[in-house]
Amino acid sequence: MAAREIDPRAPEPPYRQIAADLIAEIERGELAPGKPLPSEKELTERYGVARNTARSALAVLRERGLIYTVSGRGSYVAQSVSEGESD
Amino acid sequence: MAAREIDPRAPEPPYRQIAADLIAEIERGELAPGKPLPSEKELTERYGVARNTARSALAVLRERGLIYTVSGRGSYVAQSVSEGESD
DNA sequence: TTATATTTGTCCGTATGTATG
DNA sequence: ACATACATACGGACAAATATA
Repeated sequence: MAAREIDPRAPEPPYRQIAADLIAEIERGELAPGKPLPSEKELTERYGVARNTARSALAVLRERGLIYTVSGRGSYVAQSVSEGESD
Repeated sequence: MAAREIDPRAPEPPYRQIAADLIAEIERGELAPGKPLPSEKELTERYGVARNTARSALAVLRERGLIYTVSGRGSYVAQSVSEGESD
């Protein structure tokens, strides 16, 4: 289990760091529209955080319309919204 | 079956109380090596907890090598390899 | 083979309590 | 008080594996 670079002491809270990381993956096309994101459980393992923290990160993407979540199924990359969703 | 004594407000969380109870059963020989443990459904009824809580208890035993689980079948007492540590 | 029931596996939604800065 | 994070718990839903009819 290779944990990603998350610094709990950085000014940016972990859930935002994770969100930024996932957004970068989407923008690089590593996560294409319609494709599933890692499950909450996988995110907790990948980043070494609690489930609530992983969920908070997903909430950021959801609020930006970058992903949608299906109960019991997972989260998926939204069908190409508009380009230029920089921070 | 009669529900076991689980106190949701004790310092020890329910899943650990259940794990301790099952471990005691194994150590008393009431659950012999190779014998099936109660199903998750039965554990929820016996202890009055949610399925996830019963699963968390089983996970404790699995991590200690006391049991093994077969998908679609159930969990079984491991063939005594080494004695588990006391808590 | 097909169908059904049981059991475990994997998800997400939500809530509470504790702790820290 | 508030935001953040972790641990724990309950619930619902569906998939996958297994066993049996």
